[in-house]
Amino acid sequence: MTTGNFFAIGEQKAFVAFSHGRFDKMEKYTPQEIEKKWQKVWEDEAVYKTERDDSRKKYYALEMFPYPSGNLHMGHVRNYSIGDVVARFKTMQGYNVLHPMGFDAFGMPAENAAIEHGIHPAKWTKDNIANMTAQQKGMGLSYDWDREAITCNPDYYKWTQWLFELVYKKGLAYKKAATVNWCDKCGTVLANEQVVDGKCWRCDSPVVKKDLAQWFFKITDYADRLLKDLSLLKGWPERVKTMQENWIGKSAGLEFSMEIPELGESVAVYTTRPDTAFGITFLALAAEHPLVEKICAKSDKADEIKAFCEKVRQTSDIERTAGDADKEGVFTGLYCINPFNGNKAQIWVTNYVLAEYGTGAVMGVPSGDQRDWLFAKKYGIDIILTLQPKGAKLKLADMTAAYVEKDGELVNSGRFTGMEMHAAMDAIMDEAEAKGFGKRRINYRLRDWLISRQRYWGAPIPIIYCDKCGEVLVPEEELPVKLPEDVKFESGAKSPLATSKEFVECRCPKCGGAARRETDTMDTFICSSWYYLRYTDPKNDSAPFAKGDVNYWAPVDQYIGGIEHAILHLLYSRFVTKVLKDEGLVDFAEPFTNLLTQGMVIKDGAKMSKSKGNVVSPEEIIGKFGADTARLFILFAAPVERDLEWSDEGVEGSFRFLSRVWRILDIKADAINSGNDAYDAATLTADEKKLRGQLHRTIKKVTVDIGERFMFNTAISSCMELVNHLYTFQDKELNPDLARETAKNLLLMLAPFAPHITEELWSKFFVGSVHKQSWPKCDEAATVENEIEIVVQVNGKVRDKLVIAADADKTAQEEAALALPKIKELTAGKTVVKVIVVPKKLVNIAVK
RNA sequence: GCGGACGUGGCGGAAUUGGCAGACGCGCCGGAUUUAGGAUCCGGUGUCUUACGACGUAUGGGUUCAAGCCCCUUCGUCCGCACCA
Repeated sequence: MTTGNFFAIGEQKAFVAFSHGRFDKMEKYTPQEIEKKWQKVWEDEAVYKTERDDSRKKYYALEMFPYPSGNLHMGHVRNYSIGDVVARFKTMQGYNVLHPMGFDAFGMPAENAAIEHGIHPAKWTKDNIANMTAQQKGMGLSYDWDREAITCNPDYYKWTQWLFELVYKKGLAYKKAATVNWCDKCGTVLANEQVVDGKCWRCDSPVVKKDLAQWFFKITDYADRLLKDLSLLKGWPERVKTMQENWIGKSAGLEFSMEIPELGESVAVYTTRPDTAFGITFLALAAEHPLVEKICAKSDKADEIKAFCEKVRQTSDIERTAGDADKEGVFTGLYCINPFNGNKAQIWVTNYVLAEYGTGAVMGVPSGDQRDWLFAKKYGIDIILTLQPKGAKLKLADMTAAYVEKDGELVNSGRFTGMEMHAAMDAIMDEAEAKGFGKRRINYRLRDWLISRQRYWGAPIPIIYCDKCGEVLVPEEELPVKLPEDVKFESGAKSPLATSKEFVECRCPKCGGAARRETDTMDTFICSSWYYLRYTDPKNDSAPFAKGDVNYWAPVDQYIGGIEHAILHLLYSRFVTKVLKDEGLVDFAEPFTNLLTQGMVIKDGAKMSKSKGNVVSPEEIIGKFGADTARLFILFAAPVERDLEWSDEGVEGSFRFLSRVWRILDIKADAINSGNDAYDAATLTADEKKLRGQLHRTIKKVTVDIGERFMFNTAISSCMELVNHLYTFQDKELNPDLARETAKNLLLMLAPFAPHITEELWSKFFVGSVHKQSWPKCDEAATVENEIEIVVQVNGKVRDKLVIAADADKTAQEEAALALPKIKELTAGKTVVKVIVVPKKLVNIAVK
């Protein structure tokens, strides 16, 4: 028998001659041997190699590439199993499918390994990638490995640096001194998106504030488009879109200025409730507001103010954002003027106004804002009522909270008194604009993306500092700026790159004078914000990708990954795609047309983790049962979007099912082999027709379940039902033609789930690779049943059943139901009020 | 506090459009086979009831000939947002 290719027909016959007969003569299902064999064949024969073909319809299936931690975990197995089903199914449906894999290979753990064990990050990463790739290959995934992208390779990060330069040239990258999020444990800064509940997203340790000069990407310039285009993403979960919407946090309001006579200056405030402006009794400043210093120069309370600000600055984000954090402040002794009515308002420095949002100064309206209410009550600040429900009278003395409804009528508001709230809002903004002290303004919660990292294992920022020329981009032809080898891996406020003399010292590209390189590296989220584009043209060394390739393959038709990236990676990728679109480098504005967020794999009700000791290793499971069983179980045990409870018994069940498939095809091997591919189904017995009917109903269901509903669990369960049905023929004659038809279609349907066993069985009976076949078609005629069972209800309760010709009309169905002895008995002596007939389903008789 | 998702046997889950609730799998019980065990094959398995039958999809109500599905109420679980002015 030849290896490295599929069996020829003669050889199949030889196999069958050997295998027919009773159980004890059978060849056992040994996944370990079969899987290795076919993985080698697929690789040798380049079965999953993909090429662009403009005459064919493409489909791009993608799973989020992993960080090379060293080992696959069950979450990866689930992710890749889902993606592989999609890719194989679409291939069988005739699409030209792109299904690539790679590694998000820059990042902290590699560097920590260097610090702790003295292994170079590059070596650590390379070894881990080798190990994980072997595990991925052991799963039998249909990747085109020739397209692999590894972000830490110079031929990849060259283009990450190129992307930085593009963003820079568009004026969307800038360096500025700012108060930034700092994670002590990681020894680096973090973008806002990477701080979760005041803690580092990666290591969970508290984030502190630090003043540093850092590089930013102006993602805020794209805030509105990132928000608006969410509506284009029909194939995204609503949940993810809502999260992005919240994150962007658009609000519309008025920015206006208030004079501070004692300083001869004015202060800008932003509000979404200009309708309440006549109720201003104080001004609340953030402790970090620039005006605070000037106030201190004038105020006799300078010491008290300074002490308060210091205290606020010391407070961590976790404490500051705690829901019940106390509102505190100090009165500065100074006043500002409400431009709407000329009233004086006390200026307070507070702990509840955010410096980063709006203008860092807020008008205090105790009657219309709960926070201001609490603050005013605490410090005895005046309260003026300006809004009340229509037709009702509010009395300040009776109120226990601010009136915050966006509904009602204005009071105590000068010429606006009596106006409906929304009309007043517009009128007040009109007045502010007309008089020139205010302007309508849109505000976003989204901040610019902080992209510098004080770490070694990342793509160096391609910037050179020259004393004469200032900040200069490294010329494109000199990219990549490679990572130096002679560094000291120590965590601290400075990047390890700063310890490499060879790296830091350079010539200015403009004037040729002595200059220094930027020593920060880029956030790894930049590397992963464009990798899906690189797959379309992974070996290109003159551009990140060719336009023809990227526009043929991308955008990604189906993206699959965890919900944890709902904001981070998915927001950054959308931003980068839009920048590239504006630059004319890609033709699409959104990178991922459809998004599937898979659920977690849990055990004993909790996420698998080393500390809980509930980790199940994929390697172990695959070693014991084979990859097909592991894949099948993980797809069968729960719908893809829901969390999946791991069950060792369930895995055995999946193995049992595959063994049953193996066995029944072996039992029927003679029939399958002697059957014809084309035959007249009319000659089948009644039992056989039933089997054939189920076969084609199964094809129909599986096609819909995989292709339209992503219900892989029910697709598999209907295949199980079909196999159960086939077993009713195990000791009975089965028409060879039908046996062949059933085996063929069953293998085709199972091929995306269990690629190895189906390939092995296919090779015993059919020619070529099962993975190169077309997806089966349902013969509608076969699914039609001659007789159907009808449910007969009396007053909505099932009382009997009725078998009737499938083409019986409504009247015949009703008559047959009423003629049933049991129904006659139940309706005797009662009045039939109504008879509802649902054709081919049920008859319901309402009686009194 | 606000927004969203979810709640079905002992367990994972199914029911796609308002039409037999519990498909399929696990577990459990029984039978066949076997020297035995295991494996395998077959059958059973929501609850109560001797049976007839009654009850049953978190809770209480409503719409309907008919509700797991639609409407309202309450409870619970999970997720997101939360001093964003």
